[in-house]
Amino acid sequence: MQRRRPTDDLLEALLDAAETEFAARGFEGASTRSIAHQAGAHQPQINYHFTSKELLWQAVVDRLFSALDDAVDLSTDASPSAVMAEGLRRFVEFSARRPELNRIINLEATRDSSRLRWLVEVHLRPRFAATSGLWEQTLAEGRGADMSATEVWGLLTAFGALRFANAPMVSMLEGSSSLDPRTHADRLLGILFPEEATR
Amino acid sequence: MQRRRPTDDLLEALLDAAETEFAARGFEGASTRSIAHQAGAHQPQINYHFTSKELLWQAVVDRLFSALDDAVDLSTDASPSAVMAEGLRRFVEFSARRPELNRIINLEATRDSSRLRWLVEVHLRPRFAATSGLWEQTLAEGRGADMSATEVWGLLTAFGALRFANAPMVSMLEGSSSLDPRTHADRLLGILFPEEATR
DNA sequence: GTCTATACCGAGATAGAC
DNA sequence: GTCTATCTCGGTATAGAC
Repeated sequence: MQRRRPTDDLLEALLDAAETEFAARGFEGASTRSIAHQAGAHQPQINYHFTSKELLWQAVVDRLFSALDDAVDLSTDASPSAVMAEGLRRFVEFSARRPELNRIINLEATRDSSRLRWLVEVHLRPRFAATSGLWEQTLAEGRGADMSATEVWGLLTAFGALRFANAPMVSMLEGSSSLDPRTHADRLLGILFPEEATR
Repeated sequence: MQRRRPTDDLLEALLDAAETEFAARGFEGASTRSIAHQAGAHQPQINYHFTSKELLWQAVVDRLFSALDDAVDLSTDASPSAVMAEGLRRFVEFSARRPELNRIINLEATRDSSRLRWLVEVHLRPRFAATSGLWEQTLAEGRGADMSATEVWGLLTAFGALRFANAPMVSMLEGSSSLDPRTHADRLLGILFPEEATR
């Protein structure tokens, strides 16, 4: 006799499956049928619980960013440059552990759409602003490379995360040499804080 | 009375439209109907001329890489480091001018598939090998930053190209500040060749 | 809340007249 | 080579019994 699974568990299972599928195949490529099947549910339950495929996608993205915040946020009174450095390190580690976030972002980023607009306005813009502010403070502190906040953001999302987002391609190309996230973060910090060239 | 369009023109028009669509929506998201329509043709002509959607996609990728080679290849007897630097510069400029190539690569890179395998074996592996060899020579020459060829490749594809591949997102986030490719290439060269820190 | 059945649509591919 | 008509399949969403 099978116990009825609590609703919250089903929602989590659907979100887990959707996260994987959206990250692997993109919004259009993913199928709600196969997401439901992977979660041990039936396809109409997705519409029942999330109303539409698009809202399911938003729920997945919300959950990913909230996991990112948990992983990165640090309440400390350290100096801006120290907060920046530690935040970068955690971002790289999160991107390696949970590549789905950057996959989904990159999959949407190539074309204007309502989904992309939502992603930028709700999630990216505030984080971009916070990161920029922190970098400005770092510069004011007299540390960090001679780069604008925009360039730092670009380096962070490109160099820091792309390798893990594109892991299937990278491992096909390089063999399973699987770069250690810590080493990768060190490399990024070496570029952003060249003065501390020790290591 | 409408003259019949030469076959080659139709093939080019179909490839143009397919390039845009595949780069914007990914393989699964793109529709052969809309590609044909954009090229002023009918959907069955795609199957007639290219046999299948997958082979159309391959033809698009072949054409893009061949444009890249035209843009980057330099037969010169300059030193490896000079060839490397100039090649990087041209790669960045090509990526800005023709973002479709890196879009298509990134869209496929997040999941193992027969398309990704074909892309890696036919196009990426030889270019990765050539770039690595050139970087090794650069290092032997006593120039270049202390990075492995793999790291250089990663920096190149990530920092050099992603910004342009993700242009719709970037301009949404930063306004139409549209970074100049030359400046961007300078920044990349500054990281790879730190000794020449003049500029 | 769950599950079956199904409506409805758009996809890629193919047949066959021209 | 082109174009219309159509086959078949898989997609999302919905209706309605349980």
